[in-house]
Amino acid sequence: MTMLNNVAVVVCDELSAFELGVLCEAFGTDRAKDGFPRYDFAVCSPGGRPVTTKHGFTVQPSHDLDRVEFADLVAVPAIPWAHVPEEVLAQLRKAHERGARVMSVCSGAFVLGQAGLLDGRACTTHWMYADELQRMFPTARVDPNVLYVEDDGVLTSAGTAAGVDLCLYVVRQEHGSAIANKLARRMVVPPHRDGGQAQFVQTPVPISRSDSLEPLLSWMMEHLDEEHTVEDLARRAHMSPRSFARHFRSETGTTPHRWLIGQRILLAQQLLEEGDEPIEAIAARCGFGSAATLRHHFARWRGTTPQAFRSSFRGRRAA
DNA sequence: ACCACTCCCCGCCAAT
DNA sequence: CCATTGGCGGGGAGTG
Repeated sequence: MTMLNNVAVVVCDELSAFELGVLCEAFGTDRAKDGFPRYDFAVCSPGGRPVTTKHGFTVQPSHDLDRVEFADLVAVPAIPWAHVPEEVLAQLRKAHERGARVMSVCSGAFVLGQAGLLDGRACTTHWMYADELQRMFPTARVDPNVLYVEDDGVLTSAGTAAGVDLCLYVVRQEHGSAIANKLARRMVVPPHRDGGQAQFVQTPVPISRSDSLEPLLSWMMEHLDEEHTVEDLARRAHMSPRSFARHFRSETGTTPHRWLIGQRILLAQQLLEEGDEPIEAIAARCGFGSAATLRHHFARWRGTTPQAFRSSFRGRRAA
């Protein structure tokens, strides 16, 4: 995998500004003086012509579609898919064929579908459109229950805000947890949302409410190395275990134990990237009872072993 | 790769 | 009547 440094966003008429904005914020803002990577970033349209938005103003892109050929990452925000020009679809196909990654936000998945990039692949979109996406592209494996998913260089994400999560996922892969967490902090979004998490959450971007579980979640993050039972956690939240489980799911989209494991894996990943501690020690610091348990979950959640992850991350940095 | 043991999770239902 | 709570049981996942 080559280091990400060139990003192209493809836009057409009736564009949604927020989805474009998410991509601009993540990849098109120069934060180099604060230690962030800088990308060669371009918004492209057919012929470089202005495109309309759904909000009554127009956008003047900086480039035409030829620019897409230089990108390592090609992103498609939400645009109506009915009349996307064939030349756009062709560029997306070419990009994927030469090994660039192709991502979409929200209904942008339909554009990838029309380009044939979803055939046989796991993908997602906003839950409102999931059925329609599945009908239009029968061989796609649409999962309406995740925030984002990557399959063979094709990345799709659910409604608007999940696009932020997908961008952070890409940054985490490319530059590591430290940068990704810092970017999340800068954008004031939670760094801790895994792709497999449910779309149906009460507060996608958790607002601090007095009865929110957020203080408990923060506390758990600070104490990942300790053991936690749901009975324990429920007591801490002043609830019965049953009610706690229900509130936990409605706020986070997952269950207490799965959330814990997800956070532990995230921490383990960061420690593997940054230090040279033995796996055994990392397992202990993350709250896994043994290195074997860490390996077990790492395989399930990341698809590799901790060792392999560490060396591939090192290799990518050196390159 | 397996096994035994524990704990989690979720549908169900009655109580509030 | 509806919404929320919380206890129960069993299938299943995590753990060592």
